[in-house]
Parts: sequence; C-alpha cells; structure tokens
Amino acid sequence: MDAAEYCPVHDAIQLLQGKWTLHIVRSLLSGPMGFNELGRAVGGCNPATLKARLDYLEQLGLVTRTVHSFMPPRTSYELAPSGVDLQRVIDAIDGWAREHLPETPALDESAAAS
Amino acid sequence: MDAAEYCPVHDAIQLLQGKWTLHIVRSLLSGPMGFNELGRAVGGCNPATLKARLDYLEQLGLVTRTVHSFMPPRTSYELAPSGVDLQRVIDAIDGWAREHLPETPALDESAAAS
DNA sequence: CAAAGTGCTATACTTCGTCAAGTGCTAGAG
DNA sequence: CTCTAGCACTTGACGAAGTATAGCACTTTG
Repeated sequence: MDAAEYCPVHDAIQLLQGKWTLHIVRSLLSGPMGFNELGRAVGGCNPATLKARLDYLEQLGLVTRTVHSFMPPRTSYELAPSGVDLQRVIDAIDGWAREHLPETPALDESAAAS
Repeated sequence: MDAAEYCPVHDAIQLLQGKWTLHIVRSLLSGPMGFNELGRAVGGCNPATLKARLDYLEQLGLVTRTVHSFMPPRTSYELAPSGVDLQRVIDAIDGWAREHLPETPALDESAAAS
C-alpha cells in the first residue's frame, strides 16, 4: 500500500521527471533567456511543451517570467532562488555522468557532436 | 549555441527523465528486490513500464538482474556500482526538496501563495 | 483444493509530447 | 515603402509513451 512513505523526494522526482524540465533548468542556469532562445538552448523542444513546462515551473516558483514589452513581444525567463538551488542537483547529475557515462551515444539524435 | 555541444549531463538528464526511472533507482537504493516487490516499492508502476525501465537500466549497466530460479520465478534486481553512485543525485534532490518543497501534499495546480 | 504470490507478457486504452503551421506585431534589409 | 525575419505564443492533428487489466506457468500457504 504505502511502499513509499510520504517524503519530499517523491514529489521532487515527480517534478523533475517531466520531459524537458531538467534541460530547461540547466539551460536557464546560464542566465535569463527569451522564449525561443531558451527553446534553442534546450535543444529541440517544441513551443507547446516548452510553454507547458515553463508555466509549471513558474507556478511552482522556480522560474520568473518577466514581460518587457507586449509588442514587439519581449519576454525573459529567469530562475528564481529556489530554481537556482537546483544547481546542486544538476551538479550531482553532472558529476555522476562524468564518472559513469564516458561516451554513450546510444541515446538518440544529436548528430551535432564534435 | 550551448546544449548543442556534447556533454554528459545532457545524456544523464535524458536517462533520468523517464517516468519512473528515478523512483526505481531510489527504491533500489534500499537493497535488492524482486520484480513485483520493486513495483510496489515504487508505488503504482505497471509491469510493462517497470520492465521497460529495468531493461533500459540493465542495458546501461546501472542495475543487475539475477535469476535465481526459472520456476518458480525468482529474480532480483540490484543496483550496480554505477547505479549506487546515483545516491548522490537522489541525495541532492532530497536536499533540494527538503528546502524548497516543505509540504506539498498534492502538486497539481494549487497556486502556492507562500 | 483454492487463493495468493512469483516474474513477466499481451492487449486495449488514455494521456503526454511532438510537429507543422499560423497569429499579431515590429525592426531591419533592400 | 515593401519584404523578410524574428518574437512569443496558440492550435490541432498525430504518434509515442505510459496505464490498466488480464493472463500464463508454477509454488507456497491456508
């Protein structure tokens, strides 16, 4: 029944397992970005999903959306403090990846390597 | 620009963003488990998805599948060393969650006014 | 014996993410 | 001035990913 007593990790995992969530956070760690710019930085996320993730992350208070002008459209997405703290997680993943994923091209596309 | 350049983090994120992957690893950190046992520990993952994730993780060398007997079926899944190292990641997530997700019993669209 | 549990597969179904295109607008090139 | 390119999205069809449920071959437990 329980199998997993309630703990915040569960929620966090639930949060982070979204398709592009981690990629978005990671890209955003480099600094604020516009919508399309972020989309390109993330590397091939379509606007629909990107918007969905962004909305979710904003609602959770991890990112901040700032509209500079409605017309011409100018918006920037930025990590809120709680979002910046995800750096630790990204960092841990990074460390793990560097240790255990030397070169695993067995994932999918990304032919732009090297 | 970035994100196009090959980096292990990208792959790692790709790996970990699967629906139940992190949950599985987390459950497996407590020790080896059987298939159904693991399924229950993870908390509501159907066998098809579970098998898919397990196969993927095994193929990547993160978990080890040991068949003790064919009939009656007795199998145990265990984290390989590289899988155990994911403890760090889970840990980071845990730390973050405890700091920034104090108590969110239902994380759907509840506007946390904070 | 019947019920429950083991690991796992098969089928049908739903939800999520994706692709391609389009919207309203404006800044810069020609 | 016109024409293209870019911005931040939105929409709607489509396919993949994940889900529910049932079942197999077999043992253990009641």
